[in-house]
Amino acid sequence: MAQTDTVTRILDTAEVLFAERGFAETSLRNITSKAKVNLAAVNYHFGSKKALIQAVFARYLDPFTERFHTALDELESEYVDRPIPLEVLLESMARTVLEVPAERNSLKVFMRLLGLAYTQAQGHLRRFIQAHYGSVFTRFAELVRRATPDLPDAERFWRLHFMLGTVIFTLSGLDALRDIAEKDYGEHVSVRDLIRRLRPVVVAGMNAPLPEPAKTVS
Amino acid sequence: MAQTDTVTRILDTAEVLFAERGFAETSLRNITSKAKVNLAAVNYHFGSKKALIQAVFARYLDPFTERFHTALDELESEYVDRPIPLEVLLESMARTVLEVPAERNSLKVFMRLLGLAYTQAQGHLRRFIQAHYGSVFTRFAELVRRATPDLPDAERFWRLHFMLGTVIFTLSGLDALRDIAEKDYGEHVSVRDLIRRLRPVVVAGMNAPLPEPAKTVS
DNA sequence: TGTACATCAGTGAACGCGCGTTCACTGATGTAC
DNA sequence: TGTACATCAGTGAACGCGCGTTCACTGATGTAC
Repeated sequence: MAQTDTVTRILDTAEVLFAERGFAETSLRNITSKAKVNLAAVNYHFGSKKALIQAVFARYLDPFTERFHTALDELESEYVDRPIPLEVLLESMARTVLEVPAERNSLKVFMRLLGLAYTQAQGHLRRFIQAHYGSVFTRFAELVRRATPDLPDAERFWRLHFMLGTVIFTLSGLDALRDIAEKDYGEHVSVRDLIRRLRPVVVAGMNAPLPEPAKTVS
Repeated sequence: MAQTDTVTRILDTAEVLFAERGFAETSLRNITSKAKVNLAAVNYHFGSKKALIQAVFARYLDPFTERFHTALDELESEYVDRPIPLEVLLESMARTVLEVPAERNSLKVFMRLLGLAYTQAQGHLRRFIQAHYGSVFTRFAELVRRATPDLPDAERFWRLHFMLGTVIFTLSGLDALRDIAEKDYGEHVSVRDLIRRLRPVVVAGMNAPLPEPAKTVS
């Protein structure tokens, strides 16, 4: 057991266990015993369970935001004075998402975590993510705005979240869905394959005709 | 405190608290103290916390499946020997979803629960739902199959789940999203309003062009 | 080169606490004869 | 009509358990003089 090895082992194990069972259902004892590390080491290195959860996110999100900013920089210098097409923006995001955790098989793990962050009580987590990584989302949303000039702002807001829901739900429930799909259609699906299937659906969803206006003011 | 009143109070309170904080984060003490009911009453009436969780779902899903079967019966007798259009199927489902909890404001609560059921460890819950309510989903999926004959089976399977993700994610994260939307666009959105916005997006997503075939076999 | 001290990763055991569950019990209502 | 018993909703207190956190401690390594 080398020096900072302990920190990495804790993060690796926590990441997997959190994704499998949620935050509340995963105890520090679960993590430390599976990581073959002393129970007190979590509080020694991270301070608290809450801080450990945030560290798990930071380890994924820090490189992601950095790369995504770079990718958007490149696109903006390529498309000077004209809007970047929606397909290109989505493609760039998908590529970044896929690149980051290439070394580990942690994309599904991370998506599950992201879903939990939205869904579960853990208000501190949503605030943490918003505070640290909100700016890259804002930048992306602004580029989407230019790519879809005919969409009313509120409509675009909702559609972006509809699509976020599709992606997070699908990738975070991946194992269960994959099992069913494989059993019923004898087809093995990879994450890349899923993203290939997602693309036309997301584009069509964003470009869908506007809803009929509300009948009455509620 | 009348006789079976206790059972109802427990269910009402548990439903709200589970949706707010998740299953593991909600203790029986939380529920019983808020419901002004004795702690032991949960185990007396339901047997265990697990059984209470399932009872919360059953109270919503039982009337839902009954009404949805009836609605599908009516559609099938109207569209004899020809497929029911996708829009009509979705419309029927949306109407049923909206009708069932009309007395309470529990649609968002229930969607949150459904999202948790998919996301959270609680394997027993997914199995319970599948076992008790899988048949109505199967029936619906078969009707969707007839409505979209050009879609390969696997593609339809994935798209249905993409759309399920959109709906569950949006309606279960409703409060947070609604806050942002209201702040940014000064617009109050009701659930009916959201469903109005969802409809064209879902239809367009289901009818999106097929994805380009995979480059290589992975 | 040698000694004293500081720093730091890691440890083992214990802390108090809130958890789900159990159990013996109460008191009201229904049923049998 | 009256008595004995059964049933049932609900109660209060305690059970053992696993939790996150704390704390005094160890032993290795680095630093000052």
